[in-house]
Amino acid sequence: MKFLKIPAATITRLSLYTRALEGLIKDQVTVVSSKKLAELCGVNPAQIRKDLAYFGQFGVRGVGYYVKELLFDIKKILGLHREWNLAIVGVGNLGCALVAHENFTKQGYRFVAAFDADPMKAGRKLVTGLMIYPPSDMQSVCRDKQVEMGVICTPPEFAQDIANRLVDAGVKAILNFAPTQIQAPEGIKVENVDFSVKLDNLAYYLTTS
Amino acid sequence: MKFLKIPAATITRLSLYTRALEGLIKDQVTVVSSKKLAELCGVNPAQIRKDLAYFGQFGVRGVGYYVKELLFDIKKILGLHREWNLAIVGVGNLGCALVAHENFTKQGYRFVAAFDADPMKAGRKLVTGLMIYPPSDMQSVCRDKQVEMGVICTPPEFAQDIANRLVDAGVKAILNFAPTQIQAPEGIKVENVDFSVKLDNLAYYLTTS
DNA sequence: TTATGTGAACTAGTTCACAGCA
DNA sequence: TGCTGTGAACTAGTTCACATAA
Repeated sequence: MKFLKIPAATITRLSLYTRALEGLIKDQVTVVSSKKLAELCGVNPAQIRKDLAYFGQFGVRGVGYYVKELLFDIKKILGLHREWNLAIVGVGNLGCALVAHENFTKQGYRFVAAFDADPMKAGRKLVTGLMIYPPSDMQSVCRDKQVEMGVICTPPEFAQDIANRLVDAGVKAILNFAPTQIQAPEGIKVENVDFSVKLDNLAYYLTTS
Repeated sequence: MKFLKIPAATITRLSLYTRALEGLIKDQVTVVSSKKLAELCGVNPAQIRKDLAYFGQFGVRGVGYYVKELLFDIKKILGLHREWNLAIVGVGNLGCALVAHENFTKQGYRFVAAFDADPMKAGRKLVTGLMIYPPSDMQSVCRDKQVEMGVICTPPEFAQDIANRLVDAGVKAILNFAPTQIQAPEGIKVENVDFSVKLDNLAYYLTTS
């Protein structure tokens, strides 16, 4: 079934399922039905079964899913059974907050490099001890530290240039916090974290309803 | 046409269009075709025309759209012709970064209140001068400052409780940065900004491709 | 009996293709 | 002629409903 095209939404939901499952483990729950898990995640039970069906059969009919096993399997699917090396570009307020954010490390994402165009910052270290390099060092540092994902926290006008540099440095996945659309060549995955868009959604909702 | 159910994705794209249009204004461009705008936003031209058609007719056949007018109209649709009062809950690294973030204020979003459960923080002021209150004051402060949107930046285990308090305080829209699914009653809009999910998407991409 | 796994039915969202108008 | 506005065709994604298996 792996050859089927898997909806992007399915991957996003798998990520949600891992959280719910981790919560269940904390509560000592060992078995869960798609119905129960669906409630926790706010989705349809059939949706969960469909999502999982893309990758195999993980449940026991008449019983449900073994929580620990399912969590392990989903993490494996998502590639969360290993650690990932990240680089942050732009260590302003937001960038620093992200590096310090425990949710990254807890999940196996490690910041191994930092970059900033500000000559006052480049050459210094973050509070975490992480060295800040100028963007001109991106290629060598990224290869050296084996950076696999780049996180862009620069002002929007520099985001595209930084993305290009990251791609040149061999980075294949980019998480973009700058409020702008980034163009990247085939084979490079860009995800946008765009809270101004989310706020605009809220504004629209409050305006119409 | 206003009575038609409008896809959530349409609203999100409208937000993207405003950015592109602001860029065009900066570049002194006065007229733009759906084709050109589509290129800038990375979408299909028909998509743009469809999106706009939900709200009326904004273009001139054979010509295109007048940039300034269209931007004004879209902002009006989204409710961005006015300011919005926000409260931040949880002023850790991320919360502070968000309050300081210029992109909010530039777009008409104003933080008018801050809350934190930490007794070391409550009673103090943020660097911006914003007073930090304990969560117990939420109801009175939110009504007093006319808070319309709440931004949750607490650890995930407190997010639901904070959401409940915000709702009790009359807040109808919530932007949730905590990596957990929040339940809210009918009539309350919750948007999630979930970068761990986005990272997991990248991990999946790098793992499979 | 219970809950998974899955084809079929349905729903939503996108793109096409062209009529209509400046 | 050129580009918008929009019904129709298409594509993707979700939910239903039930056969299947513990």
